[in-house]
Amino acid sequence: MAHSETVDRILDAAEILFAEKGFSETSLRMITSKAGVNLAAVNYHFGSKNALIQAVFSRFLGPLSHLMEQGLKEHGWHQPGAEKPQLEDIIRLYVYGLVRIPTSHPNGVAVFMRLMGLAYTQSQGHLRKYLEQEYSRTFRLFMDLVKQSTPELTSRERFWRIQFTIGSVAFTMSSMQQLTEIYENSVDAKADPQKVVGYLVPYLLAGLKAAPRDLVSKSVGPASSQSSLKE
Amino acid sequence: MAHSETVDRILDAAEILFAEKGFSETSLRMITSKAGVNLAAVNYHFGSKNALIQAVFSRFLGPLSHLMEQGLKEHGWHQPGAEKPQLEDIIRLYVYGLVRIPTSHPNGVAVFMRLMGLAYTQSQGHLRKYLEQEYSRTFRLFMDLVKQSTPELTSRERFWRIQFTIGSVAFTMSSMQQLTEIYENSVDAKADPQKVVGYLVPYLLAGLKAAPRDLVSKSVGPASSQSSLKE
DNA sequence: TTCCCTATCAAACGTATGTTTCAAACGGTT
DNA sequence: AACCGTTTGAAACATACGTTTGATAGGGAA
Repeated sequence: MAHSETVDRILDAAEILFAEKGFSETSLRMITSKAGVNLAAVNYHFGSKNALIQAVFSRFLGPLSHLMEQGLKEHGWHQPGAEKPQLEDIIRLYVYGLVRIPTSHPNGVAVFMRLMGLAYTQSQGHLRKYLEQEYSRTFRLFMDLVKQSTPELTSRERFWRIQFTIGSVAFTMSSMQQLTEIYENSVDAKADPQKVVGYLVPYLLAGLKAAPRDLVSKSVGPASSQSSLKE
Repeated sequence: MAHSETVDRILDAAEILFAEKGFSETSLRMITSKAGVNLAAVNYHFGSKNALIQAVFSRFLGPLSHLMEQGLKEHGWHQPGAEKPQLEDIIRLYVYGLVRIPTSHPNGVAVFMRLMGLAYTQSQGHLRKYLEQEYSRTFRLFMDLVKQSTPELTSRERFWRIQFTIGSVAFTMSSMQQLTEIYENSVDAKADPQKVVGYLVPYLLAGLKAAPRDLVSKSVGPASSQSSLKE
């Protein structure tokens, strides 16, 4: 049950194919043929395709959440009542944590990013449930830290800004591959994750720190004829 | 070929189901049974499932791109050399344009949002190709306006910030439904798209306008052991 | 050796998918 | 009424999927 050679080969192949094509669009036959193992091996070792998907995630989500909680301890933020962290440092810890994930193959960071994006977007019910009950603690830690360092926001506005932030990260990460191709065509060089993250951090910080001045909208306001207001 | 009753019923059902479950996860049988039409009707009227997906998009992407170009003309921004637009107004025009889309049913805005998110995320090759060749003009207009109003950015940094922005919007749109549910559980009220967009605009503006001070990273710097640097 | 547990393999299972077929019904025109 | 292009309908098509089966090895322990 531990880890045979086969198990790892399946996970390696699956994580790449999932990142490339999505979950539903990747068949077990693609995975097993890429891994060079028998078709039945997936169901033998993992039980089902859904279980394989979850296994792919926990393989790096385990180390990642560990890495981040370790980072929190290094800064002494894990204890409530400790010195208030700067938002800037929190964001740096998490975002740079993402690109420090230990991966087996090159481009592993991009693959992982893409998977995280898919996990959010591709509404696989079982995955969402699994990730929530498995890693909600790490996420809640992040939420609390942000809350401490942005006391000026209402909780509703903070909630949504965190979602916007996650969206930027997840989307950019998940399509970094294609985006760098677009950019190469239109300009010149090859952008690597490190550099993109360097652009990302100030952007996110500014957004989270922004003054919420748009609650009453100006010039091009919403004048929808059939706005979907329920009840 | 124009529009029978059947065609609209199929489009209505398809757009809701696609938004709910994604493209691959929605079968033609689900669509036709929800629409109350025969299974063969899809292939008869649209030719294939992929063509149906594209039809769903063009039904509101057509009006939307028209709406936006019209907005540009109202502001006199369509002509090069006209008065420089404020970034704030550009963002408002586009983001509020998204929630002004004319839709048939209530919750239509949310459905459309989710579809746009899926279009970006769920890498359906044919869809990406179709959207690019059909609506790249509208997108390029947006890029040019942003460029005019953010001359202080390098073109590389501007490119990535626009991607971050799209990421925020697309991600939030695509998971707004689930997110509002999460928020309802943890707090109280029902968030409608209008209000979320009200939160979104200042966030995006601040991000785009931020000073790019993080090019040399501080405290929690990237010290990756195996960062994926190709060549 | 014999035994047993684990892992691999080829093959088949049942089901669901997108698409096609062909006959029947419809609706306007002559 | 008779005709014809367009649209519906039920059924079948071939294919792909996730999963299961049962036979076949492998490799220590007795």
